[in-house]
Amino acid sequence: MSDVFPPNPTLKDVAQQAGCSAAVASKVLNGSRGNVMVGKATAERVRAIADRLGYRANFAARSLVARSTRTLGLYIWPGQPFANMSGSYESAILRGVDAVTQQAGYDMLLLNTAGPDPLEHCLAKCREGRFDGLLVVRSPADPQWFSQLVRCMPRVVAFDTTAEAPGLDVAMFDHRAAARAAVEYLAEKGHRRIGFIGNTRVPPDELAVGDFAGYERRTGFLDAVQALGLPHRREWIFDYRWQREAVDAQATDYLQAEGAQAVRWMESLDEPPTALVAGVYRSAFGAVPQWQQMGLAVPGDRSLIGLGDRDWCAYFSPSLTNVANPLTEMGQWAASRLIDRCEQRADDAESMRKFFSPQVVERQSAGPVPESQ
Amino acid sequence: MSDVFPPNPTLKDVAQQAGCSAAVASKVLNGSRGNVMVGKATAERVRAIADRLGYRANFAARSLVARSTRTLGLYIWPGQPFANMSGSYESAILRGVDAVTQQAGYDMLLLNTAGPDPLEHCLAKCREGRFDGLLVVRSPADPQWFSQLVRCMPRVVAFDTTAEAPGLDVAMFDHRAAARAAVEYLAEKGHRRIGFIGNTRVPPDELAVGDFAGYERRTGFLDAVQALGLPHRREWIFDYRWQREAVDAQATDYLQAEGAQAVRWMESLDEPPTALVAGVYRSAFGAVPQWQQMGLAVPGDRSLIGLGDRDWCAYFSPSLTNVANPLTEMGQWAASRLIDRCEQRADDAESMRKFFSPQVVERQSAGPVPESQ
DNA sequence: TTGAAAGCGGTACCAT
DNA sequence: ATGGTACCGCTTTCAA
Repeated sequence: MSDVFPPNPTLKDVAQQAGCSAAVASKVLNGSRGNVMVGKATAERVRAIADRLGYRANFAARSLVARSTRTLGLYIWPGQPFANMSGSYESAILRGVDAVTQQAGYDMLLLNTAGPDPLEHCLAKCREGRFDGLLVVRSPADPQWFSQLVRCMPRVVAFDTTAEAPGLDVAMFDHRAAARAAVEYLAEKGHRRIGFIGNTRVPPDELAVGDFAGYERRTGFLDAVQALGLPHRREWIFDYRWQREAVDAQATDYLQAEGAQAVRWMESLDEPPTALVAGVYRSAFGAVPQWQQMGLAVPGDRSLIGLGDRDWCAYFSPSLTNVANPLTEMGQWAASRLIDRCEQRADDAESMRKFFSPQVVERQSAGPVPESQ
Repeated sequence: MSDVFPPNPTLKDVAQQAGCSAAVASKVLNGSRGNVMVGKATAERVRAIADRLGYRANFAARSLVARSTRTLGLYIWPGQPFANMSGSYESAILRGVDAVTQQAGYDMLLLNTAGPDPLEHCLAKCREGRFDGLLVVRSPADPQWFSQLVRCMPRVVAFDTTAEAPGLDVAMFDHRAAARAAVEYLAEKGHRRIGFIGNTRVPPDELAVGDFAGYERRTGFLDAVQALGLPHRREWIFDYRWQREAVDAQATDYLQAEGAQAVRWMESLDEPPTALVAGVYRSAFGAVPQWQQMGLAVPGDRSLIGLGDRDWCAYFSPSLTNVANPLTEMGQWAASRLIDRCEQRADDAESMRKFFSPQVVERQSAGPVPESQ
């Protein structure tokens, strides 16, 4: 390889120059735990030499014998639309992960997810022993996979999956609570006719299987409507059933298109809802302009609250009232839980599932119900 | 460690069960290049066993002897405000890096940047031999450091630094071109009185040293104003000199506050500019509302164009016209250049510096000059 | 075509 | 307090 450059010095080099054995140098420089005692003078000498040479323990050699890497793997399953190392969702989680790993002196390895079989690829990487624990973001739906996974990599924390496996911890969104909070917020503002923008990718009856999050959100919505004694009509839930226009489900602006479609549908009803809950906040980017185009003001004539949130929703006009999941906090929890287990502060065998409560971020897209209604 | 779990099988395990030597198994499973020939039957047998056991070569052992890791390091210098693994700037670059590394089958290691001396920490990590090449984002100002760096890690690609060192490649923003493009855009819209929101963190005379990007942008602005024969007044460049109110330079909304301040300053002049170039696009979030609060419409009465861009600037109201740097494209270039060098497709000794042209993203914050002016 | 052995750069144990 | 030695899991060379 780079033989033209002076190679980094090895422990042997340092020991030789310091006139001592490798074991001694190892003790002084790398704090190895063998029962070796070192004299003060020798230690000084070794340290001085090492400093001059710029010695640093080779990582591969050290982790080969230590069987520990002080590194966490991060796997972002590429099977979902938008799944992406640099997406805003991943970024928010990473922010929390990063803060904790930095603090604990861990590094992060971003797993390559290319190739024909990304899930198998991940298992393979786990068997290479490059990291002590794995974070799984954008969990694949297949619970089987997690069972396989924990067999190669016993320390895993995943996000938002129903899968269970020994040694698998999960940070869960509380989708139902988020939807409930949204409905309650609108009801407090006086709205009674409240609709929901669902998911047109999956037929309603397959929702629980194909889109767990979507199912939970819709269920939470229905629960809240019922609990509050609000009126309900099937058509107020925009989903697969009412879809009239085809949209490319893989397109970047899919949710935006869906939002606009939903608004057109609702406004075609004889009693349109005065407020909508957007199952995914991004629908707002389609829904709000569609209303405005129809001469309806937001807020004023219509209100909208979205599930999920990003900082820049504040810049939209009107700024978007959303129910935010504490992504960063979840990232923190996931990382510290993983590190605790790597350092045996937590029992490896027992699995944890923690729910994180969403919170309403009050901005301007949801206002009081219009007088005339 | 995790001795309760069945440890991953080693090459020896496979060889033993297959009834052959490790050398043979290594050849079959890991394609080692030693001059070992293997019979078809043996190969089959080995492969079958390996498959059944879920064998995968231990990474540490392999890279210890191979002296190669197929991994790139990513170092985000934490010395700048906003520098952050999950910031939108870093994300955009990462998007490009990721695409290329995935394609080439490389992994990425995010370097921990904590500790009292992050720069030294990075050098240390480079000496550990954990990655074959290093990407430096948010380059520190100190050119000395890069000289040290290339001595531990001969393959480095950095972003936007004036530093030079053997083996250091740099992806450069063309700040001057960006500022020029901004001025030209406004001039084409008929504006003649054009101002600039500079940087109040650094006194103008120390700008070249303390804030290279800011210096270049201001210089580009001045060049363009002169080249186009536009009028110019010192007060139209808002910077350190005209700052009246103290702002916390470390605060998240620093640039926003600066933008609002700049507008108050400009509008207090007897001949305020009709359009401003925001040295950093984020200033718009302070500048535009300040104008609106003063009863001035944007666009209409005032126009603004920012340097730098993010997707969600489209959601601001009015949507922001900016000059965008091709961050993702730069990330791609950086990664492929680095990988080329790791795989000896590019000469390690020669350094490259590539400039990337910015491009105007036309949206709505910059309009024609008002009639009355 | 194959096996045995040396060595990559460390750590740990056992003598001394 | 220190040096020698075996070994972590893999690759490579050399001898058979």
